[in-house]
Amino acid sequence: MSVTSSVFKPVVAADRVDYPKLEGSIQNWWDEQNVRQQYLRRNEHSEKKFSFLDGPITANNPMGVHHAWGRTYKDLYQRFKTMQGYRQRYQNGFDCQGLWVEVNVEKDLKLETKGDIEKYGIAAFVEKCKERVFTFAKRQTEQSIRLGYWMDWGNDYYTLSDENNYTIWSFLKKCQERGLLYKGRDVMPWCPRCATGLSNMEIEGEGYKELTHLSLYVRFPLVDRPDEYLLAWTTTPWTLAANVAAAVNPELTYAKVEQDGEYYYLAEQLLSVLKALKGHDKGDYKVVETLKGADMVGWKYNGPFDELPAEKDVKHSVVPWKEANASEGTGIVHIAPGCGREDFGLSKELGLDVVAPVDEFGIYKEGFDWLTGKHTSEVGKLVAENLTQKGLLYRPQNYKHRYPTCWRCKTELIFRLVDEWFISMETLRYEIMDVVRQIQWIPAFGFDREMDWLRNMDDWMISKKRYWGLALPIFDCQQCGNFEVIGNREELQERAVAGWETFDGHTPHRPYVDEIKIKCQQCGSEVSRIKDVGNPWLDAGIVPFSTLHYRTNHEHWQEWFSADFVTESFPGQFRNWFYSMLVMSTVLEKTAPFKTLFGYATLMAEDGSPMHKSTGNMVVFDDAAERVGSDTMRWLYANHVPEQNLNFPAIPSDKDMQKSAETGMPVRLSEKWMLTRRTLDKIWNVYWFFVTYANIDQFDPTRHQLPVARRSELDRWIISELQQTIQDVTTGLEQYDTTKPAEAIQSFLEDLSNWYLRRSRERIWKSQLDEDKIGAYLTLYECLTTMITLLAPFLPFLSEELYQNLVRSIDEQAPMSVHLCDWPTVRAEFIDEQLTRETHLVMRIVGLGRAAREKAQIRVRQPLNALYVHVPTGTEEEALRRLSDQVLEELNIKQLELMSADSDMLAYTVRPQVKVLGPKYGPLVQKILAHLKGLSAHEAQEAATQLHTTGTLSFTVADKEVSLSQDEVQILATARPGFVTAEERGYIAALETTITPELREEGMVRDLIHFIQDMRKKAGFNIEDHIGLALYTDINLAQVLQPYQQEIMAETLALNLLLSISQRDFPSFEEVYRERISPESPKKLEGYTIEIVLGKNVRDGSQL
RNA sequence: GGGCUUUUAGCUCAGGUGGUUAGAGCGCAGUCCUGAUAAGACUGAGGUCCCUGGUUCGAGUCCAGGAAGGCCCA
Repeated sequence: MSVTSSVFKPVVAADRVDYPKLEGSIQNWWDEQNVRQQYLRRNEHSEKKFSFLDGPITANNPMGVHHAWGRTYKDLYQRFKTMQGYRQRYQNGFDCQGLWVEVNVEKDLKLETKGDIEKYGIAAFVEKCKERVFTFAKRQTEQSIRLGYWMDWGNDYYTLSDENNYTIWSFLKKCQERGLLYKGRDVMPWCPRCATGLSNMEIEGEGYKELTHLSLYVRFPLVDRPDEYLLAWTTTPWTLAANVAAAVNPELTYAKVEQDGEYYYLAEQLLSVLKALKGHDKGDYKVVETLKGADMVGWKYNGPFDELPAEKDVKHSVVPWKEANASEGTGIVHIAPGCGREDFGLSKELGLDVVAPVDEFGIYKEGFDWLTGKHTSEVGKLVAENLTQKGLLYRPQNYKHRYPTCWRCKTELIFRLVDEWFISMETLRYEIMDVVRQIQWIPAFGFDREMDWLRNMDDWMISKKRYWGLALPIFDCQQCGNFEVIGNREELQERAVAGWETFDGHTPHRPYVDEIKIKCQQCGSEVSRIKDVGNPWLDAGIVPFSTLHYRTNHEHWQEWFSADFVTESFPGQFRNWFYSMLVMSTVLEKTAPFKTLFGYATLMAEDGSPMHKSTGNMVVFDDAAERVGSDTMRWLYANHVPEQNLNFPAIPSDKDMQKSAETGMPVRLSEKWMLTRRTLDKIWNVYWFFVTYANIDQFDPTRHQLPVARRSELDRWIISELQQTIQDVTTGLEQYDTTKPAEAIQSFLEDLSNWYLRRSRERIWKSQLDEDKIGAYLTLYECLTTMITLLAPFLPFLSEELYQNLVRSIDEQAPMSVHLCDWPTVRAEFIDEQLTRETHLVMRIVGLGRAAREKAQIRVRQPLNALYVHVPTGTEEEALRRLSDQVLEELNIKQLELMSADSDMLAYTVRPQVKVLGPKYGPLVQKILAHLKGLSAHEAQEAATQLHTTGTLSFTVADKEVSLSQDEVQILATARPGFVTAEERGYIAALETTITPELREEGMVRDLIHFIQDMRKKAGFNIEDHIGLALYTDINLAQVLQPYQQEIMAETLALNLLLSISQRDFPSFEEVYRERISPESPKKLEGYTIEIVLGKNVRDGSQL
């Protein structure tokens, strides 16, 4: 028989599926059919809505696999909500402005400094920045589509848009109105290459590098104390030229030591430094006296660079500072308020002089004599030499420490006194905290992280002295010191007294916006915009407003604000996107910009190390998609606990890909990837099984119906499990958890393929299409189609492939894509808990039976006569009596006997129920436990009998009469030694191992059938092909096989069977395959020899 | 120095409200089953639940202190 026409498209075996290729063809089909567009419109008239707000992806490079992680969540939840009928916006966002884009454009144009940029022309430079952003936005869109990310592509928001920028202006205006905005003079971390300050959001984490610097121990000669010196230590020699004070901790004990006739002061605890630095040129030292830091305060000393004009008027003295400590250095801290954060703070507190030595490029200004014109990074040694000449250097020493670098260009930062613009957090932080409390944080510790950040957050520095970014709408009057903030384009036009014509027609970016001049409202002078651009987190933080047209369409904004859901990688975002959104939303509306925040951790390389381009362990997204497949990648993400870092397994190498191309086989994945891929393969296997057999039977599910109530117990069980799975997946996703749903699906798949399908084989294998077989097909079909609907948000490609073949190919009325289907609902009436319990009981007993066979070393193909089973409860006994067939069939055993409580195969132990006994008996519990544990096997048996007959177990312990009820102590049956048994918590299976001659023959026949099946496959027959069969053997085996001929033929689809003891008998078919089984061959049939011949084109259908 | 987080089998991780026999997957060793075959089942080896102290009849679980790693902030 051959299949003339298929109901379903025939399916290749799971090991031949090329998933990435399959994904490509499905993508093409989606594109041709405009499926995504239909998906986007599906719920446009729905009452329910789900407001997702996309955190903008930086459009500066191709996206990586770490973006794919986040985008998998974004896509998955939006798809889920779509299937549930929620109206959505599906808007993707691109982050466009900021230094990171500038840095790349500079590289492309080979520009080194800000001077180069200005020579190149700001207008042209800004244009290049825009170009770069659009280029990568396009690229990222293509990549996202490859991931199966369905957004309203083309309707994206860009943070460079006028709307975005002007909405930030209105925010800043509001800040000014509330008095939150100010110009601050402070020492900031500063990148001398980028010539801009960095906000403290920018220098943490990756910014720090382990670096070695020249550190100096310097002698500060004390005034009026001849030959006495303060010993100070610094890791930044260039700052010595700006020294104004030396700080000591007033609480700390300092020592005055004598060495080579000179006296030094330093912290007592750090005297070891002197030893460590001794060297040949220094003599021994001895402590002359000790004193408190407080005693030294006020002492005058001569600064190390008093000869410089800039230091001329500075009076150096010892000042008190709580932060000075004895953890390193000398306990005496060199203070240069123009070059250090804390130093500057101290100077404000104590009214110290401030010397700011370098310009924006880190070059010494006028007034520093020989240092003027030199760069901070080149003067370390020169300073050391100069100090040596002046006799002020005690010792130089190389010092390794963590030092901040520019997070974009890796240049070492310096600290520099600058004018920058800030938003004050003094009172705002508490308002934001109130807003943070309104938000659901997943994981919950996100709340604590954000609160911690808010508690510690300094004022937000929003200005940056660069070119490409938000033009800060601040007009700072140089005449009278008044500053004004412009809130929108119209206001700008109104206030402009010059430059509007030049600006008009351009986006609000540099340089055109710089042309505008306004009139100072206070003094009437003409005022220019400050040249600074904005911190890029302003750009991202405003999107809950700008993307919803807060300024221009308030109603629309109200409809979608606040977002139901946002998700990003949390390390970092607490101080970046989450933070900036919170600040802006608190200022503008005093309310939370999103209701639920879902954060996930960091993606690492396979070995747990950070993924970096430079270390070569970077996985390129496109490679991952093409070598492993998007669905597999998505499944990896969905299965991962989000709050833990994810180690991304290595993908197949170029070599692997080449090999795959040569052999034509799908590329082999690593063991780690297979952990993930196996689920897809299992789904495919079940799918293959269904399609293959349904085609053989010409089974079209639309043409058959059978109420669930009329189906078999097995069918009803798996349908019940399916309902439970729908329930678990739905609940999990509603709580923004993918791991439990993924687990639920996997566990259902195990039940379906390992138990349901195994148990259904016989039903489907039999020839006639009766009600039982129809029930099996329908059940399997329903399980498959429901499961792929549940999987659609997780595995959009695979689920579509299966849907098209399983559903659309036979039902034109069905939605054209699985992604246009409704989310499955639970049919509570199909949940049968008793049946679930009973099926699990059967599985458990079968497991024990297999274990017993293992112990007896009797393979399952060898039939056995009896299995003796004990279960703990009467209900289970009753169930097992009903379900014994399933157990026996699985285990290949003839009969199942229940062992009663008094069976001589059983022994007993007593098991106290501590949870009940504990509260009742208190301290006595441990004694009772000891007593019961000490019972001999015989005593335990008696105790069991006593409890069975009287209902209580009484004994004396610690002079107290104890009487335990059946609730308090459980009797557990165990197997008595001497039988081949397996047991588990009161469940016991014992095997009758006698193999009678009849059983032995049956076993041999089963072996033989198995061998023939194997040969069919080797000979290349299809599953449904009929064959001719000839068996040549000796008289003994022939006699054994004689009665089983019908069975052999039926099982192997043989049309005829020649069983002969003479090779001279020829079969009436064309021989295809021949194999000899003998004691010498790898396959064995006890001691017999038999030659098996398989053939086709059977001439005579009648048997011998 | 402060906040958050982690520490359980060789590896990756589960282990509501405390209950005496701490689990899973992978890996390893062995066996079985198989016309789902890169699959599946079973068995086995493998544990000081990071350490110390406390609360309790009873602590992987609660409390305190400490150690180590990660993230964040000073």
